[in-house]
Amino acid sequence: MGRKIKTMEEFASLSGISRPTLSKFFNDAQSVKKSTRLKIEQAIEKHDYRPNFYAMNQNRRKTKNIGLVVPNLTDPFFAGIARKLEELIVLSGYNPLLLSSHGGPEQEIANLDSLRSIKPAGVLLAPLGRASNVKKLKDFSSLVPTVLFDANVEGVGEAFFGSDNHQSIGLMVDYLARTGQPPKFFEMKDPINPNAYKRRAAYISAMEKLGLEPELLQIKGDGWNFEEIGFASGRQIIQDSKYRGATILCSNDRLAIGLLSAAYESGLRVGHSAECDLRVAGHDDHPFSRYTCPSLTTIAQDYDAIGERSVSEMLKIIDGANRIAERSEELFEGRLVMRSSA
Amino acid sequence: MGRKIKTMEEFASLSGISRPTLSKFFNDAQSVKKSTRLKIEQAIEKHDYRPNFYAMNQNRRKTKNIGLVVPNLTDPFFAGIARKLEELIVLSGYNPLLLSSHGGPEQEIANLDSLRSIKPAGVLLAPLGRASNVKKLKDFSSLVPTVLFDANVEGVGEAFFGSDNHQSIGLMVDYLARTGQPPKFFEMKDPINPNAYKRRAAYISAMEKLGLEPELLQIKGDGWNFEEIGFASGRQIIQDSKYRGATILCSNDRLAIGLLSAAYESGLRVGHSAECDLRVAGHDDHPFSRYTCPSLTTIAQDYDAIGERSVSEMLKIIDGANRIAERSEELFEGRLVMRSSA
DNA sequence: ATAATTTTTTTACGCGTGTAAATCTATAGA
DNA sequence: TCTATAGATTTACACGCGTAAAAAAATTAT
Repeated sequence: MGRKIKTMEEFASLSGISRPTLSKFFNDAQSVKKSTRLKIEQAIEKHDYRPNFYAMNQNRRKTKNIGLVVPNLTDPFFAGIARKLEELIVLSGYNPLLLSSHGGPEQEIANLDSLRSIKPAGVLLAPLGRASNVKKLKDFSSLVPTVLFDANVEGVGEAFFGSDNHQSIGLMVDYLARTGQPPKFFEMKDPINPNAYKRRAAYISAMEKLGLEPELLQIKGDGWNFEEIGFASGRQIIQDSKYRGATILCSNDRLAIGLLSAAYESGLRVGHSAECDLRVAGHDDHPFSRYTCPSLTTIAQDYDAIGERSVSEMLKIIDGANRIAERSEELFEGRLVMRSSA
Repeated sequence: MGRKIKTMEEFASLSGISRPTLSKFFNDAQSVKKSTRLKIEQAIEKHDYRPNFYAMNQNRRKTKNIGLVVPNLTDPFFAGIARKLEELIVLSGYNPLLLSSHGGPEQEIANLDSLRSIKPAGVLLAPLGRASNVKKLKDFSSLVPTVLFDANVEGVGEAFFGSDNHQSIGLMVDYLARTGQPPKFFEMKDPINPNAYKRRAAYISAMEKLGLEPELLQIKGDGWNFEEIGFASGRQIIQDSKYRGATILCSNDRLAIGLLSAAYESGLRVGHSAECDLRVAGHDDHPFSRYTCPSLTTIAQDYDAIGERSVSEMLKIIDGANRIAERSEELFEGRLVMRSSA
């Protein structure tokens, strides 16, 4: 093959297709007739041509870029979700742009800011929650089609998809109460994540429904280093002999991972068998929870469903001009994963 | 404030600065006189103007984008490095673009491909290693300034920065041999990562230097689910009574995490005290290794140094036109992190 | 104050594509 | 075979900024 093709004009004459038709094709391959599409695809293959990304997006009404913002990529849980979403976005013919807020509200806003200059067709956002700058999130979502997932922030975005904490925590409380001591709830006193508040409320209501007395173990700690927080506070709590034989339900797996580590160091046996000193359960089915000691009983969120729904809703918003439609919300059920710890 | 400013032309007349000067400023703020810079910055603040990203990059000689490709973002180890690098890139006034290869060579090439259309000033690449399509990596790095980190691939890129596996494994072997049974080496038979091969060689040479017989426990397994591979194979190995009292050095922490989990399930006591059945050590100081049961003795790579060196070399290459210079390589020493497992 | 130098302004063109409108052509249904 | 129509082509302009060259202005050195 000779030299590289630089412009669509060149490619047009070499492929025998007019430039406006090519332009149409690159915007949406399905918008041209099948025979034309095949000819173009052959020519692309043959000449290895790609339109100039910058020139292409400069005057497009809508780019093919979709922003994807997660609170913290260092958390393998979010890394996994991000991967799933990226995949779905690519399959839909869009170009994902992954950004992490690194646990900080300034970074979250900075991410949205830098996305704005990319003029994305839409943004999938898992907000930090309590720490978020809600006003700026609102401003942003009024300019760019935004779908929230994982954590809800009232009034932000055109849709929210997440887990039904009420159902999942209810399920777990029920399971734990049936199989041994009813659980105490291990959580941070001032959680960052809105789900944490919902889980607390869900725990209390689930316990009351069973006629049991809820008990909250509220630990202090700031930031995102949940394992460390769970470890440090867990060590203190565990040493109190009144928790011998207790069942502890952690607000999320990362706290549980820290707690399990503390229990191990203290020589406590964790598990569901009779001779154990403690039962521990978590929530989220963190990728490592299979390998904790003992393996962690937890709740798996239905992230396939959440991801697919988020992306499909995003596409619907992008396609249709129906930005007046009501804000849609849907919660998906969690699944009990019984392992050794409880 | 009135309506939004859309073009640099408008902004020029409102700010009293000519458009070419503004253009120069947005390319490099330091290239205009200080008094002008201040005036422009005030006007930006006042009018909230930002140049159009696409129009801006279309004709620039060099964009301010730097690609950042890691093998697998789901691995918190790489997520941490990526975060560090992103930070350094932003501090240098560049715009990082994070992509994960998800463990697959096709995705790795796809990532470089999509980066090419962004015309990045340079790319920081942690290659997959053995699985990589070396020819395509070479092709890419001849078109775009490329710096490799973490894993080396001969002849690709203009520099490589990573860890000195020889030093770090030597250090660990030495430590283990001094404090108990000399280690056996637990690794995958056909590792994906080039570092794994270097660690194997380093282990053998370190043992021989001490006059000890190296012993390789080569387990089979494909893909990136190292914890599972370490767990499954670890369980089999551990049951063999000839490993009672042994010391096992794992090629990386994720294998060790799986192995520790298997040991726990088998009821083996892992640790450095006399009554333990097994000592286990890892390599990489994985974020989770602090919370394994017991906490994992390992090697911390100097990723601050590797990151800083990689970025500064990248900038040097971008600035200087000295693309003829020799391929530079530098290895950084690892640090022994003594915890409970060995 | 004058000359030398740096910085800014003026002017003008180019980049590679999107898109609109009018015209032409291929396809399908009767 | 004719016609209605979807789809392709021709033509032409727009987008917002990069950049080059020459002239003007501001700063620094002498």
